Amino acid sequence: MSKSMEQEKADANVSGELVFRLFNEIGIIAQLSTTRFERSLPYGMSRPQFSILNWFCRVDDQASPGRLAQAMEVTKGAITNSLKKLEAKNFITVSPDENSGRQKVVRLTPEGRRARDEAILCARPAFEQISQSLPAEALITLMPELEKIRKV
Amino acid sequence: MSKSMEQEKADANVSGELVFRLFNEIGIIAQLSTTRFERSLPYGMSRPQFSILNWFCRVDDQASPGRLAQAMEVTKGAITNSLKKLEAKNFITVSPDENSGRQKVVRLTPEGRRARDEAILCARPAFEQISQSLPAEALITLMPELEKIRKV
DNA sequence: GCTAAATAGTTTAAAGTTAAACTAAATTAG
DNA sequence: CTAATTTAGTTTAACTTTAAACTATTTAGC
Repeated sequence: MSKSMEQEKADANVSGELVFRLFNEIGIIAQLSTTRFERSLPYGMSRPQFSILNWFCRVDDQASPGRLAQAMEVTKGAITNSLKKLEAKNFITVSPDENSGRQKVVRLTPEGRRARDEAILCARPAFEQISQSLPAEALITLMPELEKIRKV
Repeated sequence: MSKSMEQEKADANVSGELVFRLFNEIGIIAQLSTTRFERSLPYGMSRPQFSILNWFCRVDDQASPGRLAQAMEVTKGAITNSLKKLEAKNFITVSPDENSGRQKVVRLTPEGRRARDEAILCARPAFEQISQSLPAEALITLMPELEKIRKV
């Protein structure tokens, strides 16, 4: 084995270790932030439920369950579950798709939009507390990197 | 309200929104990376189980369940659960603490150490694939930022 | 010393997730 | 046009996590 190949392998090992630590760190942050965030949400809303309402406000005003599953990057089963909860709270409506017998159309209700706005207000203090301890520029540099990681 | 106060509030709003997007991104990455990582692990090991074995190899060769819970930043109940699984696989031993009737001492077994090393080998390809698509320096700058976030 | 409070771990219930099996509808091939 | 395949959603089982209740032990206060 040549020197450069050995070096390459060592680099890969170091890199692999780094990537693991990165994901470990991300996992812990996700766990902690999710539980703290959910505690601040109104109506017993969960993070996934909020994410769905937020998606409707930010991306499109209607979607099929499958499209939501892709957007949230969770399984279809998870979406079925979340949609049931949201429908029970009257935050969304689920109706059959006129153009396709096997698809459904999910839409935000006015209550759903209000609940989302309220959720943002409720969660703001927690987030602001964090953003005070973190330089905004750090966040701005972080985001694109994380998006890149997610896409990989 | 003075101009500067309005500005401050606007900044806070923008920041709050940014922090939310950050955590959302982190949540999705954590979910995706955990499921992919676990699929590559041997012995039906889960990410938390691996993390515990890895902690023993990197930090200390013995610990109480409570110390592990703090280190992993999960509840005591979660640790109780993980330790049972690891003990059933003979990767750790759990014994009463001689100095304290209510604490326990958890130790890595030789099999546990081997399983951890093997897990790293199994997961390496997945991590290397990712680290090839990501510049190593990016990871190195990312890590301290994430640690800071976790501590907040 | 003895009682009260704090601490360590376990257990239970409620949630949420994945993966896989399943139903029903739409496409594609032949 | 019919049969096979693919696609959309739901359901189920297995698992993990948190939060809270509970047991047992240790430490503090008086």
